[in-house]
Amino acid sequence: MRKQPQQQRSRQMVERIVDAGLSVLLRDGYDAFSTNRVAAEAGISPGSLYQYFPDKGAIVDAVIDRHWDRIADQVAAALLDRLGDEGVDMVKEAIGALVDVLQTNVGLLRVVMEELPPRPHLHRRTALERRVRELVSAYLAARPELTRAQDHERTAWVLVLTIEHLATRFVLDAPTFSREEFIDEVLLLFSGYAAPAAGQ
Amino acid sequence: MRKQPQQQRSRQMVERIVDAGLSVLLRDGYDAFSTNRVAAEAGISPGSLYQYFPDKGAIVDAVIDRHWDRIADQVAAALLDRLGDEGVDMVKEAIGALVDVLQTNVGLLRVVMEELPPRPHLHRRTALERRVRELVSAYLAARPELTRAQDHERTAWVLVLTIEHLATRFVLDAPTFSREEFIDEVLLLFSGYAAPAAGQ
Amino acid sequence: MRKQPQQQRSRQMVERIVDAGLSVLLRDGYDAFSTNRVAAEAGISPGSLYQYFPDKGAIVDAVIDRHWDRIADQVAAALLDRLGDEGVDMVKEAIGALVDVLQTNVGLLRVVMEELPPRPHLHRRTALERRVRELVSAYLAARPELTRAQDHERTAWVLVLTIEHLATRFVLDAPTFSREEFIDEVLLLFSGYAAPAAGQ
Amino acid sequence: MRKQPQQQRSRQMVERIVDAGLSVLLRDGYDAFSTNRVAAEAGISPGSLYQYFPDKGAIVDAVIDRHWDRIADQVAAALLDRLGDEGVDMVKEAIGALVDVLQTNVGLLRVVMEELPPRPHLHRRTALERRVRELVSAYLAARPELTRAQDHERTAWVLVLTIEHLATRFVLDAPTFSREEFIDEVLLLFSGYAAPAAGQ
DNA sequence: TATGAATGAGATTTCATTCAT
DNA sequence: CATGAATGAAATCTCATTCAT
Repeated sequence: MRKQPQQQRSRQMVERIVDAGLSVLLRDGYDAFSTNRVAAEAGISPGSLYQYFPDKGAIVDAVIDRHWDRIADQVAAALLDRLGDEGVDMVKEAIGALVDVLQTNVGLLRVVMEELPPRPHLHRRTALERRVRELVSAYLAARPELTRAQDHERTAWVLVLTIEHLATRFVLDAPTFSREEFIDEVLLLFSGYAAPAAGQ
Repeated sequence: MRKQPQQQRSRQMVERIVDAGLSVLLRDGYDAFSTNRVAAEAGISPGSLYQYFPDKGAIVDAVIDRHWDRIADQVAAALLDRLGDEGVDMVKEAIGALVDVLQTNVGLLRVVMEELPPRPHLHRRTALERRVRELVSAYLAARPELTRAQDHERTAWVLVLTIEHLATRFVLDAPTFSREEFIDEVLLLFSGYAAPAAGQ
Repeated sequence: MRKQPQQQRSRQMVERIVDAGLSVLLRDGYDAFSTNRVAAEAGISPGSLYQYFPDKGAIVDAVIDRHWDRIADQVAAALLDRLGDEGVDMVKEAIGALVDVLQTNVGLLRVVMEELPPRPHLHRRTALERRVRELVSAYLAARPELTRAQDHERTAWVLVLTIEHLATRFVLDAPTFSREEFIDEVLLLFSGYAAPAAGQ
Repeated sequence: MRKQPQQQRSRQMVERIVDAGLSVLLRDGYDAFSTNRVAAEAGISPGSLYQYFPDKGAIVDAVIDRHWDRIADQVAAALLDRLGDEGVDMVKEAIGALVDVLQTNVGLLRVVMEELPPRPHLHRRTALERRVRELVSAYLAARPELTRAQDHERTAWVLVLTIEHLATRFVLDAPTFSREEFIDEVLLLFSGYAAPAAGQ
């Protein structure tokens, strides 16, 4: 009945702390992110933080880790799920899925993109980029008829950076046009760049 | 032949402090950016900082201000200089000029993009983006034959975010391909997206 | 038998700090009153001060608050206790009681009267004066036969300022004459001023 | 024609600095009394202060010295001027003169009594008190018929402290009654205490 | 395990003082 | 003499971290 006490506790506590950290970053910004504040937000004692994290930096890292891998997995999955499909619809749905994944994690996205000093976790961002880039690159290599491009890596670099950034900014800045309009726009960009010109 | 004492002094000191701030941010990162360290790097006493800046935050701001406006102006100028030209060469040269402007300011660019928590000065970035976006938007409106797009604002949003981000990343990450290859690639992206399909 | 931990702790610490503050003011004077010195005198770390006081000023305030209200209460009580008595003995004992109250709190009295810049806490002194003045004024009004004075407020103003100041200076400056001689002297002053001339 | 340049200059400068110090103490209080502020108020450079004063403390001292001796002299003179006169009018005028002297120097009086930490210059106050006390004491000794008191020193101690304090508070606190009413009141106090009882 | 008082190094900032001009 | 930029010691205060309970 009362089993897995500490493990369960730990999991709950880590979660509370990480959630508190996320809230503090969102509410107060990075400069005001202090262990005391995180502890207060989590409703625990400052000392208790150190049962679960070796130091302050580890909490920030955890805030990112907590969801970033999930985002990465979701993005990769969203892509892989569609790679089998044919034609333009595949791309369209992939972009839509990307937007949705980011939308689902706006909080974290905003913290990572707007609050934290990028350097200490830049490698996470680039790791996700590389992961997707390799995926796209491999796909293009496997289906050369889909694109006129020769250097698939370079094409993938451009495509991934562009779409990732546009989707991110669309979610964070919420411009005046709709999700569908956005997707159409990106599709236009994609088609013009990657797809073989009509008649070629 | 005699120098303008205080004005000259002030200018020199502000410059030294701001340069020191830039160095500290680049070398040690944002978390290690302390007034003591900046003073040491500038070769002056901690107290002297406060002859020129009201507080630590003002130094960070100054580090950005110092060059950001100049970058903005250079970017805008690079664009305006080419807007008169005809055809694809115009775009090509505009992109090249953008890359050059960023390349000239890599230090600041890296600090702004990789070291600082974005929030406190996000408005600077977006101000530059908006400025360029309006420029591009107006241009597209004036020369509708250049593009198949209907909503020039939306087109400009996509174009500016994309090109700005790609150029930034190209400069900061120095991928394996050359400046010319990069420009060609972006040109391809641009043409496919913005240019009219008819006649190609 | 187990102690009340935090309440007890807090009380002890506040007491230690306030006592240390008193000592520092007495030993080193107001200009040397620094948080570091107070912490050292209290045998605690500088940071610990801020668990109990929001800033340095609050410590100074506390040093005064700590006992001033008690002094005020004791003075008022000493007066009220004697107000019922009859004749000259009442005044005599009241003055004696006042001297004793001040004597009991010489340390604080000296700090307040000789070390601190008066302005920030002048209101405390005047509050005590007003309190006693009102008491005396009311008493005189109730027993008009005790004095020839018409304007009891003015009489009380003179009496209270005078006796308070004389008693304070007697305690602080310890002149060559004794407590009893002092009391007799003040009694003389009092009788000549406040008491009806008739019948003497 | 252009003579006594530096001496004259010095005198003017010292005066400006001391006046500025007085103003700062009155306007901003002791805690805000800084050399920079005094220099600013005096319209000179911080460095120039040190042409005339060895350190900050000396400026505070000078602020007091500047006028305190004059007050002391005026008080003593006011007394001596009247000592020759006969009867109650002498005392009356002496008290009036004291009030006037203090009234003329309210600014300094307020600074000394309400802004400065008393300790560093307590001896000035007590020196004036002693000076007047000795004067009064000698006078009483010379004219034993004026008082029933035996111990003239003790009588002088009481009288001087009392009258000095009452006059000071009258000037600083401006109570509701007039200068004349105040003098009458003090006269009453004086007569009842020092003067021989009627008929004795 | 959880606590939270205590710590103390270090951060920011002030300001009395100096000194080259 | 006068200046005022520069100094740097020291003051106030914060906060990541520890440890006795």
